[in-house]
Amino acid sequence: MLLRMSTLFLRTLREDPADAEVASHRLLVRAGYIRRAAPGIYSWLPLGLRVLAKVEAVVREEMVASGAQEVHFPALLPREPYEATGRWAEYGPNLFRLQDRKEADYLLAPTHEEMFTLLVKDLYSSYKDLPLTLFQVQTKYRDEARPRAGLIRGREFIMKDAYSFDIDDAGLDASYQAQRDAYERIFTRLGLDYVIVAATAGAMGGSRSEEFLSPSPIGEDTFVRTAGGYAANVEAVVTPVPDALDFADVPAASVVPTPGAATIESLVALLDESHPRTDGRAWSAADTLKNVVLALTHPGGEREIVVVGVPGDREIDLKRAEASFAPAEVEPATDADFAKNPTLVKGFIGPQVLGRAHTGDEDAIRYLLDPRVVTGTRWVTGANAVDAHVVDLVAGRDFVGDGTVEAAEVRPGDVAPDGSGELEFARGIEIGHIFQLGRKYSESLGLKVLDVNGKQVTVTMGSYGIGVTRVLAALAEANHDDKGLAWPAHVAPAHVHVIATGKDAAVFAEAERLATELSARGVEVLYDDRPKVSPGVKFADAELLGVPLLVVVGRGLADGVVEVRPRAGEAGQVAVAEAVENVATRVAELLAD
RNA sequence: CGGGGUGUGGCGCAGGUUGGUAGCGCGUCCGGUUUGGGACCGGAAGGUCGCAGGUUCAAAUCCUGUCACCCCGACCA
Repeated sequence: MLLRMSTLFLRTLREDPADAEVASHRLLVRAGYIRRAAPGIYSWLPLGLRVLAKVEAVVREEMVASGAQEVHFPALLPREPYEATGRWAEYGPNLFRLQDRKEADYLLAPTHEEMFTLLVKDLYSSYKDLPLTLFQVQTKYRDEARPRAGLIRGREFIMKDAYSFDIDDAGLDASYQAQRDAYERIFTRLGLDYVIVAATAGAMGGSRSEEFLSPSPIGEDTFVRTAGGYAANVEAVVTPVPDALDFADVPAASVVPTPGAATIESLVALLDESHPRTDGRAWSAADTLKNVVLALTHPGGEREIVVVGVPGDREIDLKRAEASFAPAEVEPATDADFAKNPTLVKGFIGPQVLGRAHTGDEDAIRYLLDPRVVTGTRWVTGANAVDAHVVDLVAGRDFVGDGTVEAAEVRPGDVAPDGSGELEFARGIEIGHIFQLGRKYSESLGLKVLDVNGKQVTVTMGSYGIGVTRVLAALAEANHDDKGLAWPAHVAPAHVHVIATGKDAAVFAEAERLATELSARGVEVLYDDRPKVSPGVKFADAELLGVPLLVVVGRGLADGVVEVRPRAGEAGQVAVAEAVENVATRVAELLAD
């Protein structure tokens, strides 16, 4: 392959586009790979399209190698299947909806669970047909509230989505593992660092779920990991449960006046003055039990008030709470909520009057506890009356919750649930997400097959996504410097960038020969044959475009040498006669990694 | 949806308070000189100043409304 810059449809930008912040967005636009067409929607130019095709090719090859078969669904879909699974309503404003001339409802698919499920239902009806894994590479549409960072979060993007169909849990486990293995091979081949983290299933439903994150400071996902190998999305971090404590010596709970102490800080300060601890140490926020009122909105629209008890030194992490209460949406309770629930004395809420288990009242407000609040722990907490708190309130003696909930913030230094050490925080770009859907879609869409006994069984499914365009952006994030892009050889738009400098006809003739011969040997060549373009411009463009190997034909030609220079590395001189062989070998080495 | 910001040739920006011929850099086109790190000289094309209304002899500039886009947050397989 030989691309000539003199005719290539390309215009590089000398300055950063004003609307681009992150490196991948800035550089992909500046280098003429993509152009913005609408907010969160991009057009692909020749060089960008070549990179995209290479990323897709790696994904396809490994999917096929894993045993998956490629299909292709429309991006434009009718409403009915999404009605059947409830997602026409559930997906909300993120779904692009439209109507045809007969005013029938359509949507631009954000994902294709329904279509895959229905297709298999159409054609298969026996356990003998399973297991089966299908995939597609398709454009997806989500009307994101705020598209950002170029390709990282677009409203139109390309996704590889795959679905596995199995007769039982063991089969699902095997299919899941096969896809997980394929993902590892894909990201390894692409030369993209990744971390596999435990994840929450979120709106998709299902049980086991893991995300593949490309570590990057501009990533939207926060994850934690330990030196011992634990890794999880913060939303999915499980709090280790401490052992229960003996409370035989703890005095009975007593109410103390705490005028004006409606916040944890003021409470701690006041107690040190009016009610100092007997063990000599000062009160701390961690001694208090903070009861936070949350409003859940269930999928049916029903609003429920719940109270979550967490150690007073921790905030509620709404994202973690949302993950725990999924599919309900979570928000802090409003003043109106408090007005409707006079039991809740804002600033002085205590567990004595809360919870169905504790009060025996089936209509009571649910009270859920942080996992750290185990039997025997003693707390300072609200006395359910203005300006009063209660001390020595013991969990399991004086109150019980209606269960535990992961809603408290996770902090650096917290201990991992598997005992592998303290948690460190990092950010990452979500490039892949795999999960065991189970029977959510097969049930609602009636995907059943006959088992060996001739009985109907509901198929169990897995779902496996890779954000192809986002992977490309993550690659750009991970492979650039202040001068431009620096692609790994496997995805670069070309293997070699040949530039001719100067005006000497002999230089152009030699560069032309090199480009042609390399191309004939299967090397992908981008050849800067533009006449009357100064060397500085050509070098700058080469660095911006990011082809891994640069071959410069210029002043060295008089001495019988050309310069071979890796995008990031030292230049070396190579004799003209050996240049083709030398470069072809180096390209082969780069591709062999 | 909340907060902040910006809309002026293809791109990046100035001008605006103090209303009076629409400007700069880059890019593009023509001619010439250059050619190893974003060259130079001369000439040229290209703009409803986001949109609508208002004030005025006169509006990019002042007033009112509106739309779009960007950033932070909320939201988000």
